Amino acid sequence: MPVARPETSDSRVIAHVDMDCFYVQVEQRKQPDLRGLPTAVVQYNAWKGGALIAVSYEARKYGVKRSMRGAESKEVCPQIQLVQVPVARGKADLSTYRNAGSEVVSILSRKGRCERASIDEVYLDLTDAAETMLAEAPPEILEVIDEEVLKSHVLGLNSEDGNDAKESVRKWLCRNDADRRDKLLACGAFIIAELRLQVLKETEFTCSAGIAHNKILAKLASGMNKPAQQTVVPFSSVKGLLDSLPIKKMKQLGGKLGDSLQSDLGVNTVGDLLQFSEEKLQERYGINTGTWLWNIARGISGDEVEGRLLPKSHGSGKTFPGPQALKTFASVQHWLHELCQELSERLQLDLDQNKRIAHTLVLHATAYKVSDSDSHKKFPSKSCPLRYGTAKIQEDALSLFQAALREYLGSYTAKIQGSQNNHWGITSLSVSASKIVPIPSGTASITKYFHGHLSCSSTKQSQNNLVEEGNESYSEVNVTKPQIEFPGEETMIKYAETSSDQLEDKIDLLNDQNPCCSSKNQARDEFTQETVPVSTSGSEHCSGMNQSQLMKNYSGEEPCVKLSMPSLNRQEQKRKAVKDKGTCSILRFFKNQDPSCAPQKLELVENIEDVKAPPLSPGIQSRSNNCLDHNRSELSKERPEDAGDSNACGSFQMNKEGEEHGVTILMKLTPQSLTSYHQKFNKKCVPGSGLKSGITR
DNA sequence: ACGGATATGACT
DNA sequence: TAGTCATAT
Repeated sequence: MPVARPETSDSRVIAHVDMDCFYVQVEQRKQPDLRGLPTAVVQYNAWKGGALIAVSYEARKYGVKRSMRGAESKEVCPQIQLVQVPVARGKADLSTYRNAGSEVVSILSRKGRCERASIDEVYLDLTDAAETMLAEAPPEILEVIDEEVLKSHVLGLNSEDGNDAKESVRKWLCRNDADRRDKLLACGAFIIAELRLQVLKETEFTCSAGIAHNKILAKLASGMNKPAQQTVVPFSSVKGLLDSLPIKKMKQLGGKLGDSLQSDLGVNTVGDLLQFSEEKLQERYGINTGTWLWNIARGISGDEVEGRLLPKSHGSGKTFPGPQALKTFASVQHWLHELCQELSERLQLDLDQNKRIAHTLVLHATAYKVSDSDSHKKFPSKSCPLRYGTAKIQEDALSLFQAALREYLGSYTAKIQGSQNNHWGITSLSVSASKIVPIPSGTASITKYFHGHLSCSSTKQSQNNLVEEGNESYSEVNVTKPQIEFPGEETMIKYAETSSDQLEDKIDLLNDQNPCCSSKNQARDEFTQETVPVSTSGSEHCSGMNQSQLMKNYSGEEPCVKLSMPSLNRQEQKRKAVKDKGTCSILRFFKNQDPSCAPQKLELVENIEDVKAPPLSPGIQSRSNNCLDHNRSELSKERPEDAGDSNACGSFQMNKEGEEHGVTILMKLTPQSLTSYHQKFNKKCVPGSGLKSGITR
C-alpha cells in the first residue's frame, strides 16, 4: 500500500522510461542493415506471414500497425522488413529481448530507485538525485547544457517556432524564480537526458521518457513524444493536460473500467471526472477504485516506485488456435514438456544469476468442449509447490493438467483412449513460476528453500547480470525463517553473504532421486481411468537434490515483496550531472557513429536441444478446489472499441516526427492554456486499494 | 482461426 | 491459498 509521504504532496520527481519499438531495435542492433528501414518483428509466419508484435516508426508512417499480419503489412508497405522472433522448442523465444531489457535496466537503475515495469519499461524515482542536483549544481549555474535536455518537451510551455523552442526550454530549465517543484523536474530532465544518452551509448537503443511528479503522469508523458524524446509535465500543466485527455488514454482505464466510465457516467475525458464526488465514484466502483478515480482526475497518485529490477514471475506458454487445438493427451504432454523445459531453464538461470528461488508452479490452459451443458466453463488453473529440476517440473505440470482436465470435464467421464477425442481441445497452455524470493544468505539451510530438488544445472554463463549494484545483503529476507534441516540431507552451502564476491557459491546438494513427498495421485490420465484422488498433501516436500552450482555473478536486488527495506540504489551520488558531455545528443550519436561508444555485444541467443518426452509420471497433487464461478463484475458493459496505437494524448500531442536513423526531429509544442490548478490535497488514500490510491496528504 | 507471450495486481 | 479477472504491451 502506498505510503504517505509527509509534507507537500508531490514534489517527488518520477520518470517513466519506455524503449521505442523495442523488439525492432533489438533486431536492428543485431542486423544494422535494417536500421532506418521500415521494419517489424513478427512471430511465426506460416499463417498470413505471422503476427506483428513490434513496428518501427518508419513502418508506422505507412500505416503498419501492431497486430497486423505480416501479409497485411506488406500490402501497405511492400518494402517492410519482417524479422522473425527466434523460435526454440517449437515456440517463440523472447529471451533475447528479455536480456536486452536487462541491459537497459542495469543502466537506468544507476541514478535512483528503479522499478522494472515490463520487459521494456521502467519507472524511476529521481527525487533524491534531483534534490541533490538542485542543491549542488542547479540548472541556472550551468553554462553548457546538453542538447538532449534542450530537446525536452515541456507541457504548457509556450514556444512557437522551432528555433525558439530550445531557447524557451532553456529558459524554463534555468529560471531562477521558478517554483521549487519545477526546478526539481528540471533537474529530473537533466538526469533523464543523461541516462538516455548512457543507454544509447552502451546499448545502441533509444528510448523515450516522461518526467513528472508521479508515476501515472510520467507514464502518460513518456508516450507523448516518441521516439527518442522526453516530456516534462510541470505541476501547473497537469490540469490543462487532463481536462481534455480522453479517459481511455489513462493507464488502467483502457479497458472495461474506462468503457463503463464512458457509457455509464458519460465521462469522455479525465476532466469530465471532476464533476463526480468521491462518494459517487465509490458507490459505483467501490471504495478503492472510487477514490483512485477521484484522485486520478486531479492528477494525484501516491503510487510508489518499487525498487525491483527483476521480474516477479516467469512463464512460458503457447496458443494452439482453432485447427491446431490439442486433442490428444500425448500432444498435451509433449507441449508441456517443451514449455516446462524452457521454464526450468529460466528458473535455473535466475537461481544462478540472482540467487532466487521460485516456490509455486502454476498451470493455465484454455480449452473448449463440445456439446455439454456447461461447455462454457473455463478450464481451471492449478498450482502446486515448485520443485526444481526439469523432469520434476514436467511431471508436476502434467499432474496439474490432469487434475484440471478432470475438473473441467466434470462428471463427463470420457474413457477415450489414445488418439483423438471429440469432446475437447486445448487451445492454449502455459506454465509459470511465481513466489520468487531471494535465497537466504548465510549458511543456514538453504535446503529448505528448495522444496525438493535442484537439478543438475548447467549453469549457463551469465553475461548480463543486471543488478550489479553490489548490494550485498540479502539478509533481511529471511531473518524470520526458522531453519529446520532435513534429516539426512545436509547441504552445505557456503556462500558468504557479506563478502559479496568471491563466493564460490556452490550448493552441494546431495544427489538423489529421492522421491518426493508429494502424495501422488495415481490417476494416469483420464483416458485410462477416471477417479483420481487429489490429495492435498501438506506441503513440505522433501528433497533430494542433485547438484547445482551457483555462479558468482552477484545480483543484488532488494528483496522483493514488501519487506520494507531501505531502497538500495538510494545512495547519493554527487551529481556531477551534466558536465562532461556537454553537447552530446542522441541525434549526434547517430550522426557520427562514434565507434568508441560501441557497446560490447553480448551473446544472448542460445539454442536448446530437444528433448524426448520422458515417460510421464504422476506426482503432485493439487488442492483441487471446486471452483464455483460466480463472477460478478461490476462493470459488465463491454465496449470493444479499440483505440489503436497508444501514442497521442489529447490536446497535448503535437509533434511530427521526421526520422533519421531512428531519431526524430521534434517540432514545436503547441501552446496550451494553463489555468492554475488548485487541487485539494486532502484526500486520503485507502490502503491496499485496488488501483493504488493517491495520497498526499 | 485468435494478437501472442508475458507479466502484474486486485478481488474473492 | 488458490484461482479468477482485468489490464497492458
